Amino acid sequence: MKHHNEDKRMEMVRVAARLFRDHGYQRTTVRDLGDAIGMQSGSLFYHFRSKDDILTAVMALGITSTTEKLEQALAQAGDARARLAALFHVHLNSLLGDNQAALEVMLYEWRSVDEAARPGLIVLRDRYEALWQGVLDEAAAAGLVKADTALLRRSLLGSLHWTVHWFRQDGGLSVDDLADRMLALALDGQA
Amino acid sequence: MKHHNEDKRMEMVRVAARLFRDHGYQRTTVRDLGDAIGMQSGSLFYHFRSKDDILTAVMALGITSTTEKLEQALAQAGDARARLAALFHVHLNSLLGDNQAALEVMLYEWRSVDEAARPGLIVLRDRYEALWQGVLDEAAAAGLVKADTALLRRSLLGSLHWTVHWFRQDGGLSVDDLADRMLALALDGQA
DNA sequence: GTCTATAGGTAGATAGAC
DNA sequence: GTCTATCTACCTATAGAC
Repeated sequence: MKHHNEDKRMEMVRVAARLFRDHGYQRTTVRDLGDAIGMQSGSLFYHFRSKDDILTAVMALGITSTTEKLEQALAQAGDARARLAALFHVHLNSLLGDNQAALEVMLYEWRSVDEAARPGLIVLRDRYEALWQGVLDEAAAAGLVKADTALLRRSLLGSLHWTVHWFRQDGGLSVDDLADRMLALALDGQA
Repeated sequence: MKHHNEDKRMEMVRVAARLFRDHGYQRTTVRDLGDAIGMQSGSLFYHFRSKDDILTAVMALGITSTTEKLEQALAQAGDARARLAALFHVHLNSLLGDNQAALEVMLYEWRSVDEAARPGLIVLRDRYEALWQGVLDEAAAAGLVKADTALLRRSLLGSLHWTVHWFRQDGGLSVDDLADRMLALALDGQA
């Protein structure tokens, strides 16, 4: 049983995610991580082989937790329109919701990832995007969106990712409101 | 007359843009910059006060040159449809075209910019986005796109920015072809 | 498991010769 | 203007005590 260790490790990853998101991977030192976690920098290396290893763990957490949430939401959604809406709501809540820094790190610190760790993360990302592709194909068949779904997937994900650069929680618009309005923009020729 | 100095400085900025785009600002050392430009790292500091100063110059170049190209294209475009198309073509060519690294740096290294330099860059960015907003409002009035143009502007810019993460020149699709297909996705309810 | 202490390396920036 | 040489600071990671 390494249950206790796993919990601690997960907590460390969550703290690291927030620091990496707020200050960037390179600018965040192992001393910063130690301070935020509550231990000396040297002690980190009992739990992780390297700083790079922590970044990989942050990214894996971000993409897998978002994928799991999307799978759950899709299992409950009824028609193609509801499944389409789920894509927007889950993605934006993972990206902009409280304590959801891990997905943002996945999107914007890719260049810092060790080459050896990339293939594994790409598999996780492709699984998430495959969920998107399936729902978009259903929506196109139902006439909700245009038929060029492969490019539409990339366009929509780009639109959603970019929200981290301009959306502010205190602006009077909730994350779910934003999701609805961005969904409305994506619907083709509907009121 | 400091004409000669300006040319040299511009050339250094262009080289720096490519390195910052390819390896990131933090990972690019002043020694890397010196090697690529053809001088010793210490000599850089005759032309720029700091490494941060070089980053600011790269970003200013990226956004101003794109704004100028867009102004020229809009001056020649006839109707609302042509002006809308110009937004996509100019932006993607600045982002993905040969030797156009500066705009990408502007988009993805914002966190590394010195606080004191941000206001000036924000002015430049706002001027560019104001051009976008005007054209989108015209297009909405003509029934080409949906009426929520402020959110549409942010969504479309996000879609276009994201192309740097997946588009490859050698994939058989040209930058202008991509611009046309992304424009088609943005048109509301048209064939 | 976490601490202290530090090794070993590299970063941005400066000084003065030419 | 560019060079050589170097200063000072900081980084990741390790070693060994507890």
